[in-house]
Amino acid sequence: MNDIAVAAPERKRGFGVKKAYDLLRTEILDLTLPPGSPIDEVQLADRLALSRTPIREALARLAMEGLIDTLPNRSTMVSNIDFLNLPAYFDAITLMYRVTTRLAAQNWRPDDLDAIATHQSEFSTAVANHDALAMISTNREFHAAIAEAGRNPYYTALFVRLLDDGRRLLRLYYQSFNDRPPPSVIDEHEDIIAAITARDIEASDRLAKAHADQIVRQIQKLLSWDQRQNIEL
Amino acid sequence: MNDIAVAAPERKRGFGVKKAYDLLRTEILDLTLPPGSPIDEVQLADRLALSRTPIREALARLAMEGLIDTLPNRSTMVSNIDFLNLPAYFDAITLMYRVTTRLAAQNWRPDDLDAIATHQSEFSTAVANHDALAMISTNREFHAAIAEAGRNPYYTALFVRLLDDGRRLLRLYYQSFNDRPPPSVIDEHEDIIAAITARDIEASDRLAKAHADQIVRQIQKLLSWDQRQNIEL
DNA sequence: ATTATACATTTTGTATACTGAAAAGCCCAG
DNA sequence: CTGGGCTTTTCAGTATACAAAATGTATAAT
Repeated sequence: MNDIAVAAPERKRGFGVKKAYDLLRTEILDLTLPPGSPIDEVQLADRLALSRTPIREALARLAMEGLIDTLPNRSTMVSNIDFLNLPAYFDAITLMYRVTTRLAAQNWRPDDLDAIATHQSEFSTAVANHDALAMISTNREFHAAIAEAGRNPYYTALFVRLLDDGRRLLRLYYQSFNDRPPPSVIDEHEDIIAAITARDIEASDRLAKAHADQIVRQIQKLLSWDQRQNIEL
Repeated sequence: MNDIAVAAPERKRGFGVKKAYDLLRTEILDLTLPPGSPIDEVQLADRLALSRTPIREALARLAMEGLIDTLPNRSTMVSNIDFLNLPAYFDAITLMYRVTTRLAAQNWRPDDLDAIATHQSEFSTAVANHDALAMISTNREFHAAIAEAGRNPYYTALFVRLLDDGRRLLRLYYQSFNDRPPPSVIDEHEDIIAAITARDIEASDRLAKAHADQIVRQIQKLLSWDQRQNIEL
């Protein structure tokens, strides 16, 4: 049916689902596929030069993650950002910042500190380059590495999920600074690293909370700006 | 093709995946399928009188939940209970007990109290009947209802997941009391309800923590008993 | 006897084909 | 026009068919 799409002859077995899953996931989180976009299985299938079967398995996974909504027997679409539950989101992510950072201070092993430091330097680079997308992903990796060091997979899973869900919001955050976040962010990261390294649990907690609060406040400010339109009455 | 498999003529379309998913999920959590059991797609397919396609979609979902592990191009099996991470589990579930109960005290609406009360009375009935399985599920519903009243879907999702993961452990807990949990459990539930109703956040937190601690301590006691064998040296 | 290699079997991943449910189009009566 | 019932079309859900891994087995070579 489709003589085009010849490009990829390398057909390694077992990577179809992953390919579809990864692609869709990043496109959804990057807002390339905005919330509400319908997802056409057939179209996707020939875009990826796959059949519908692996696509559907990928969609099943995404549905479990809540990234897509699927109406029975009818179309499936990218799920909406739940702006009504933003307070819940902020509450949860703040708690996860705190808990994971605390636990990191308590449970880290030498390897963890290396990983954290690496991600922090990548983050600095991204900031230096004013590359918002890179900032978001390196920031995520930075905090994910801290969570890993805390060694509680349940917290890590929730935290990572929140960070990913928040990618759509975080983009707003960085845009608000014109892709130049306040230098304080880097310092805050450094302070957190220091507190973790010193195994100072209380300080880690406090700094993590401050860090979270800073981000949350900024986003709230943004959103409230958006909401307040000066309408003449 | 297949003249046998007559049993289920009611072939409502769109319920195949759900059927497979629900069945596997409960069997895994009930330990009917013990950790490590291999899962044979073909066998499952004819057991449910379905083709492999819906089975595989169900498996994809379960894999996302971490209930099954799947090696690429190799067999898939029921994932193990991660006994190494039991401390992490206890830590997380205790925190979720606290947070959800706090939030419930803060955010409940009249409907919520009804739901909670209903589940509590169902739980009492289960206790009266010495029905461990019913206790586990009604207890889950009770705490899930509290979490719902807290209105933070992120916490609720994690908490419910922890409670479900813990079904395998909770069975141990109730068995330890010979399916007659200490009457204190019911009283603790009642106290929690009272604190929530009174919108007493601090008390809710304290009681939830005490409740969690009680369960955790009991399970820890059980596990340590198991480990200590009196070997003569 | 042990290892290596070829063949067969099992099983997973993917493609294609079929079916039915719901939306969209259509027709005609009011 | 307009809205209720009918037909058509479309697409989600399922079944089946096929292909590539991986594993097991038997036989040959050392």
